[in-house]
Amino acid sequence: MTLAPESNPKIQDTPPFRIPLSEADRAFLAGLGATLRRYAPHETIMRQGDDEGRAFIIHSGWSCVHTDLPDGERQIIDFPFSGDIIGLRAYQSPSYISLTSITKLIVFEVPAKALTAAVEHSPRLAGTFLSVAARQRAILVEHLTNVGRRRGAARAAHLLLEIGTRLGGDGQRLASHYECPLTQYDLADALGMTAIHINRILKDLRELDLLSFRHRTVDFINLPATKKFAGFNPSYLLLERI
Amino acid sequence: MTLAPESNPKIQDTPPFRIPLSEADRAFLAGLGATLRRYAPHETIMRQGDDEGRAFIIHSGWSCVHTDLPDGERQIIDFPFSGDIIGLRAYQSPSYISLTSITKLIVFEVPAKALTAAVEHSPRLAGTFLSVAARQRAILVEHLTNVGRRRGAARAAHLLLEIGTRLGGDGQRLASHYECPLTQYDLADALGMTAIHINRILKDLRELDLLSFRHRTVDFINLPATKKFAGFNPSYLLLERI
DNA sequence: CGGGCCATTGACCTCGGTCAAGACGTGTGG
DNA sequence: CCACACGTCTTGACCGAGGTCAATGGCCCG
Repeated sequence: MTLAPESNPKIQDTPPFRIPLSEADRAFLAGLGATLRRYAPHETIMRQGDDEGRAFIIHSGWSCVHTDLPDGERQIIDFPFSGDIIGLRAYQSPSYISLTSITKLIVFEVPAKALTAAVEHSPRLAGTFLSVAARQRAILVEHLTNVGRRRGAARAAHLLLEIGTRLGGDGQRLASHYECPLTQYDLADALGMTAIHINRILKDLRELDLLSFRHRTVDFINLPATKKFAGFNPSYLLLERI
Repeated sequence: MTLAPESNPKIQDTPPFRIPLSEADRAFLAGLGATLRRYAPHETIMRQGDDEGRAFIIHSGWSCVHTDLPDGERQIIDFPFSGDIIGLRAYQSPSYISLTSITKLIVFEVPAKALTAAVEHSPRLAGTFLSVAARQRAILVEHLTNVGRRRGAARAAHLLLEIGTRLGGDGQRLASHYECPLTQYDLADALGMTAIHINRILKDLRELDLLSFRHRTVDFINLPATKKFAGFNPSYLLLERI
């Protein structure tokens, strides 16, 4: 696997899927021409409408996948984390989404065709990609349900619970506390609301003794009550292992 | 391919992907144990939370994929059409979505494991599934954008434009008129609103001379104006061919 | 020190939800 | 053939969640 000049050689050179890969698969993946790249915060890595031949696998850092609307607004589709794949598709085509870094971000960049080739080369890899894609679809489905059917406070709480769980790794652990570099504008763009209203909602959630989000830190004050309040059931975050 | 007793032998026995399959792939698909089944209107075919081992490929008819909330509400995720796949995933697991018929519905039912096996057996089939899944993801992304960022009237118009385009088949044709068996409750559940408000929105859209939805029929009165009003760009509906 | 980004809050307004009441159509049973 | 019930559509009155506009303050960084 080629390392970009700016990469840190200490970073492990295999995408951090949480599904075990065979040595052969690792070797094949390493031969695909993947490049480990770093991006500064708030860089546009891929822009909606561009002819894109790349796919991305998140190594570490925060970013968002979003659509752009003609009026300059955006809808954040997902905050992908380590091991998530962006741009898995059959062939090159104009991208319908944008990818923007939020913090410093490290990603594996792979020619999209190479990912397709991987699918065709290794049934096991195909299964891995299928698993990862299925989980990302479940997350997206839950996101739509959240935006479409929950009211503001529950919606915000649900997203913060989901992020806390995804940070845990296996999709089941949930710490009572995590650092979160998202701004209230980011939350608003993910939740289909305005940042001003997000601000009021966060105030409400604090006053309800459910959770506090200040100074880039999320603190769950009463985790069971918050889960109930948000209707949060983490089963959709489970990554099915092969 | 096994035919269920109630099936009509005149129905062609290969899933109607709009991507050409080789004879070998057809034969392999036919050997997977797929069953052609018919459902009556308003039947629950798969329920969220059930342990599901089946996947579905829509043959014909209208249905909806939705999530169910504890309070009895639901969020419609998609109205799948001919060739769309539901339940493509690595292995058996509890379903996080429900599938309900709206009209009479004909589907191919396949053991989910068989689909995975197909992916592992035929690189070409894997690519076909990847293409179909990528398009369905694009549709879902646009749906989230619609619900999160467009206001009611544009949101409703956008959905009706999308459905009209998807009915066309290749994702680019859009008739000025189509029959639509959805109720205003269905639209509301898809768009994250109430049926009462959908009713007022449809009235507004008629009075704006954009479109009319009455008596199970959608008529686009001024198609270019409606597309502009809804911010509708059908490129996300293109099915990339291999 | 100044500029920019972000968070916070108030005043006001509007979109969309809630509640209630009918109208219409269609299929069913008497 | 009629009566009725049920699902769906329609409309009005009212309310509340969330958006808009505006002003302010904190904080970080050049």
